[in-house]
Amino acid sequence: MNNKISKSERTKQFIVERTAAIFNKKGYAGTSITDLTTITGLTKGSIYGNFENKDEVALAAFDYNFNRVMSYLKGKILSTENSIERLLVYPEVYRNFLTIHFFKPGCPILNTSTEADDTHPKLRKRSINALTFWKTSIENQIKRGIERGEIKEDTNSTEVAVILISLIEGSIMQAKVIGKPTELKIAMNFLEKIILGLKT
Amino acid sequence: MNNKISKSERTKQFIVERTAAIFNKKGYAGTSITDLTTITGLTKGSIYGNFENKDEVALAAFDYNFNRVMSYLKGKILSTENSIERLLVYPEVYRNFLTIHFFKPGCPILNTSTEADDTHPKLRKRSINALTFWKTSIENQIKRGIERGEIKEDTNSTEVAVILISLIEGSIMQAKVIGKPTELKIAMNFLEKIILGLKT
DNA sequence: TTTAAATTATACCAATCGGTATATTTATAT
DNA sequence: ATATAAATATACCGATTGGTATAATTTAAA
Repeated sequence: MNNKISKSERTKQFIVERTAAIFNKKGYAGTSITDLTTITGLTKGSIYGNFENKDEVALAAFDYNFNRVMSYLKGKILSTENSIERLLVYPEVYRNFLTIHFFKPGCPILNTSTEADDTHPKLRKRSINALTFWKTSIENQIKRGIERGEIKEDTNSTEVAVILISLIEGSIMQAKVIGKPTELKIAMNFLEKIILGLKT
Repeated sequence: MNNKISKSERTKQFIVERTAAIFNKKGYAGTSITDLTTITGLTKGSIYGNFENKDEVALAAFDYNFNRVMSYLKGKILSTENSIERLLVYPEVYRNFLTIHFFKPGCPILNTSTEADDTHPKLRKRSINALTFWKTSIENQIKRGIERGEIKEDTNSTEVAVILISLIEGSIMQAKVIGKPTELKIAMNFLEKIILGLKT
């Protein structure tokens, strides 16, 4: 059968789903192959039969983690009426980001970027791509808002995107390490005000 | 002689100074004892003769790194006239933060926090203390500015501190991984505007 | 200058690291 | 049902991990 996905493809997917969380939590250097076999219940043979090496698993895990954030956001964004509401999804979602079970270990872009920027070129590349994708999609949301007349014409989309991402990632770092959501809430309240200030 | 520091204390200091950078660059898990012997030119015996274990070196290295950021900022802050100028030191310094040779591997609080929050309780504790110290000192700067009549009375010092830190750390993460200062400059320009808006 | 103490170097430890060759099991097409 | 291929388990590899016991050396006090 050609329409059915092969066993190996299913196992590959299974390995990624199971290991994604531990890579986000412990980082690349901090996660061992034994961690992967433990959490999947599989053996080394099975892991290495489906992935070339640790790198490949880590890269797939990062893609999975990033994808999961993006589709979570996308789901919330699709149910909105106008550009301002769409942008407001960010502070709304990230205000409680660390209470979402899957994201308790934090933002995968933040975690991977800070570890990989000086140590792991391949993971770094993925982080850059993820960041660029996210930033561009925010910029496009703003540009569309301007076209629709919902956002002020003189709004600098790049500037807003950078500030939005900075406030989110910077406050996640604080809330995460301290273990309380206070800083995240303060920053998201502020971001909300900024976004409302873009309204025509 | 009692007023002279012992050889071991000098060596301890030497080890910390030499290894601080590599810990900030590669992280705790990514740095090996061999890395430490290589960069110091000393042997394991010397390292373990002066420190109980890898943990102790890492903790001392973090303290050193954080201290270095703080004294760099302090030096710039002391040469200012009023509260607004003092706050403006932050965007001014961080705009070019990644060009300062010692901080090329990034902000030690950001790097250590994101790695240690879920993996290393002792380093996590240090990160929390560092972050709290920094935040409190910003809050105090603002409170003093209000007392002096240089900053608007209704300014929420905690809110400003959290936003300042978020913008700095969030944009460092972006600039660092991408390898260009663009995002850092955008965020620091914005932070500058926020601070100027606090003026009475 | 001798001696005791502090410091550093050498050589080693078991455990774990990422990775692989091969044997065994499981799935699939005929 | 059987042959073949795909997937997984087992057992191993050399290298490296953090750490230690002890020997050699350096430092500082008497």
